[in-house]
Amino acid sequence: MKWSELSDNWCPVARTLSVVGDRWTLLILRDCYLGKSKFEEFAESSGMTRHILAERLKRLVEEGVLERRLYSSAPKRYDYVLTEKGEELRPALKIMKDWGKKHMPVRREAKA
Amino acid sequence: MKWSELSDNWCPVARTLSVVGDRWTLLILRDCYLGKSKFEEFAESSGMTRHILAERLKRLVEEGVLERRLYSSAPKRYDYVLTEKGEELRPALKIMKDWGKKHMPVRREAKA
DNA sequence: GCCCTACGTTTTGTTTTGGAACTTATGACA
DNA sequence: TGTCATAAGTTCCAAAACAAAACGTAGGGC
Repeated sequence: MKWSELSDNWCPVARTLSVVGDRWTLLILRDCYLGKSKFEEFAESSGMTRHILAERLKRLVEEGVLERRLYSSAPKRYDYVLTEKGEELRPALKIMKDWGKKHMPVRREAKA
Repeated sequence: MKWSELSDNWCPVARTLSVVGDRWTLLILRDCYLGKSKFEEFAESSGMTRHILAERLKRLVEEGVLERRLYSSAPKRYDYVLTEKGEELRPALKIMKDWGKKHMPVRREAKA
């Protein structure tokens, strides 16, 4: 089964995953919850490539999880802010954070 | 940044995602919470290929999220059951389920 | 003019995934 | 005894996704 086919799955978990079901997308959300909103901030913080970042942001905007916002008109600059829909996933990330703290201790030196 | 490098990230969310941060892994967990435990059950329910399923199960066992259990000695058959560590992610899936119900209505006929 | 910032896009090569057939060990049936 | 069914994987190849790094664009500051 492919990525895209998941969006019409009978299971609501699967449909959710069709939007946020990958590592990078969830890291973007994490950054949003930490107050980040800019392309460069996401790129640096998460360590993902700009290629993938651009694609995921586009998808999150299409799905109404983030909103693309003009924050400077000359030169034109856009950033990304959470919608109410996006805010409602925050508790899921909170659980993952607590789980990581409890069950996934850092073994070597952190990088990013 | 690569998959594997995430496991030593400074961020506990990232470390959690290094284990469960992909679509298929989370669908396996969903099935576990629904009471499934067998290879064939996961394969049929989620629609993922057996190839990927085998790999993800192996990883979940290595990480202590699932336990591989001999449930028949002749012929030898193993299934997979949640550990306490695995149980503790259940609330995150619950949030995704509710979010999917609210924000991701089914548009076409469901398949699996 | 020339370098800097910041949001992307393009390109090229590697890695991961999808799909489908195959394997192994045993039980059930005739 | 042979044949079929079951269940947990493994193997193979082509297709899709990804990583890394350079490039594009539209201004601003000096």
